[in-house]
Amino acid sequence: MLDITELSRLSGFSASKLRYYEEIGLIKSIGRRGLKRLYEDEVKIRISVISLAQTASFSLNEIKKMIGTEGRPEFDAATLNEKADSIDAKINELASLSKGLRHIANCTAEHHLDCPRFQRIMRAALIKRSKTRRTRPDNTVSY
Amino acid sequence: MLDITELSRLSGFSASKLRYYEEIGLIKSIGRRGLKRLYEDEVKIRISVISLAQTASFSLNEIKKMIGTEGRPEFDAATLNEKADSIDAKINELASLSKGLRHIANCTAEHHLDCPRFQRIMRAALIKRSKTRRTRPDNTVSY
DNA sequence: ATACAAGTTCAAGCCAACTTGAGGTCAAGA
DNA sequence: TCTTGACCTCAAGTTGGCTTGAACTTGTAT
Repeated sequence: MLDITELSRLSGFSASKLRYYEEIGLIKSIGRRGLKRLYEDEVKIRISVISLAQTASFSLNEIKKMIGTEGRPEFDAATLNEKADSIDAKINELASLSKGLRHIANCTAEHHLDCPRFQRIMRAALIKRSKTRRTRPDNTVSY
Repeated sequence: MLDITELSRLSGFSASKLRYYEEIGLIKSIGRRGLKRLYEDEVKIRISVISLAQTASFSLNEIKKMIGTEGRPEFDAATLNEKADSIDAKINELASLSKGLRHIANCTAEHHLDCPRFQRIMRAALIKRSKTRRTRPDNTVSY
């Protein structure tokens, strides 16, 4: 059993954020001591997942659909695999961006946006993107 | 020379978004035909970079610092390498999350948050995170 | 019994990143 | 020349994800 302060310290999430997550049904407290919320240990793994999923740019709504408050999945295997695919695509883009940044860190060109090697790296990332996605979401570039 | 509609079509960014980016100095138009903005081809590579950097969760402000309007870097090599490092750390987390999602897609356990294998994967991701980061940012979990 | 620290609620506020809407302007074709 | 439609500006609105503040309630320590 944890109170909100302990959970906050352990998770690095502010107490207000934890209350907010509870309010929107992402986590739940198992009871109260007086007014004070009490949390089960299980909530820690939920918070880990939430944290990771946010890193992967899932909205709180999507996360809720994935892990639900009751621990029931709302996504079928196909949907989960699709999410995993889109994460993998993102990983590839990030790898390119990282490579690009490391390049311009060492590149002697005045204007790194003009550096042909940098441009090649960026283009490569976008080519992958257009290959791996079916439809064109808002943020997509494909020349 | 592109007008905003062409650029919008090519980039997948709405015209209003392009105008907004120009307003905050992320891109620039090279002139006007009457009222209508005209863009150089160079702007396409800028948009590519913006798009990728957003995928990596950089704010528009950070992106602006990185690529500036005038094509001048505002970041030094060390900072750029640090950014690249943090992207690489994120890549590791995403890989874990993807693995976790693929696992629960095929996992027969009722409540996947209770699945020991899933928990192990999530914990591994968090361990990596706490190892790769110096300070504890808001979103960080480390049990 | 009383005080206090640590929690609580609820409404309002805040920031980033856009979008929307109302009303204006211009270049090109009929 | 006149219309049309694509673009323009500028202010205001929207959404997601929290934080903040004011006023309230408790279990524990004195």
